[in-house]
Amino acid sequence: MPSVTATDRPAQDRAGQDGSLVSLRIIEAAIQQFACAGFAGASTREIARASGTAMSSITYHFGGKEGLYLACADHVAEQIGAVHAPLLDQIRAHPPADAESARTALLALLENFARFMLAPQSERFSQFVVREQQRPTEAFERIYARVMAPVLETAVGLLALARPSLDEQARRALVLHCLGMALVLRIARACVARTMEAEDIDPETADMLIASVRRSARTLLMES
Amino acid sequence: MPSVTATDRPAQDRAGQDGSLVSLRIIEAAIQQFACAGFAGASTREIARASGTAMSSITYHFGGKEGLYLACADHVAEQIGAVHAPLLDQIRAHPPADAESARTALLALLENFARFMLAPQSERFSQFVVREQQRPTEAFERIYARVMAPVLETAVGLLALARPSLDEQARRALVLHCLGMALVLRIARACVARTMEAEDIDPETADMLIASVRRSARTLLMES
DNA sequence: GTCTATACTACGATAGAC
DNA sequence: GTCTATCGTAGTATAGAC
Repeated sequence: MPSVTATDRPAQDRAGQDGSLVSLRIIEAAIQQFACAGFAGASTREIARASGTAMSSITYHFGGKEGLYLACADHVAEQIGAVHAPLLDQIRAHPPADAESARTALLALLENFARFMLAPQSERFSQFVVREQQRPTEAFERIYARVMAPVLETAVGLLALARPSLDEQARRALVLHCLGMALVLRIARACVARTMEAEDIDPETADMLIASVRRSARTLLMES
Repeated sequence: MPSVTATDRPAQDRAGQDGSLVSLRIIEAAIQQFACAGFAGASTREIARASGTAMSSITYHFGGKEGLYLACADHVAEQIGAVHAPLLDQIRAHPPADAESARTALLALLENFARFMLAPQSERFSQFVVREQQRPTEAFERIYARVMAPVLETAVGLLALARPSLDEQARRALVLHCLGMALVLRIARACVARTMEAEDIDPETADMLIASVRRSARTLLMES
């Protein structure tokens, strides 16, 4: 616990360096709780206990429950953003010039997203976002701007190359359908597991589902 | 301690006839609250106030907050079930015999579902189910058995006719993808509205999205 | 910066009048 | 059956010691 630093902006800038920093431990415990129980259902007492600190640390670092929630949103946006950033950067660095390479880039983006939807470690991030989408607050704006907008707009742009005959609205709708095919794997996970006749989704089933999403998406991305 | 007799459904048989019956008014207010704020976030005080009765009526009719929640799940299942029942009955009464009519039936089922996802009056039902799927409880079992299983299994059966070359697992995955295309319209509504560049989804945009789902699904349901 | 202790509010449950 | 009144608990926020 370093104590010689200035008191303005308490340790905010060091959050990325030290995994055991209190404010980061609080955020990680909080995301877990918010994802499980929602904003109202999560309790700051429980979050403090789970992160091994006092409840008043939350007030100190984040100003209160609301501030903690927004900090969680930023953290979630950063984490999810990091998953997609390499691919997005690569696409921006080498923009596809023909329909087939645009399709390839789009499918890579989608597969990346689908794999994230099925990854167990992404469960709490996904649940956090899903809850936020049901009743969007300021937190949604942050996540949308940081993660969703870049992915969606990149995808729409790629689709303009892959399926030039579609008009803009139809392209945007098609991007949403493709994302929906991946999204359902997380949102309706309980349904997916039952439909696939598995107790929970094992790695083989996950691979099969991802391959299936890819196949279906590829079909939709071809000019008919 | 409350006796278990509180659960033997007083006046339940009149629920369908009298819209102003207290227990029904409570359930409708409760679904609204549970959908908005989740189980933990909803307060029985607020539900009682919104339904114009005393808090203790909830104890009397449902045994407590938990019992009220389960009653809401049953009500939601009944309402959503009613939306799909006519189509399911029709399909069962006249089972399609060839691939093309199976496709037609499947598309009708999907369009019905997509339209429900976009209907404003279904918002609270959808939100209730979405929340429940994130962390399934007994309530999910009831909704799944009453609504989801019949729709999903009917769809899988139809797809066996529409795309006989696929194996069972691939067919089940494909059904989930198609539902995902419709589901995303509700789950990620905030994203959908932004992507379609609308403040909220107006009727014209909704029709366009539904037509697009139908078109994409039709493509996926054709033998390649 | 982190802790303990406490103030204050809102919750769900319940008892008892009618 | 529905109401009012009240109990005990758990919530957030805050003050102040160290």
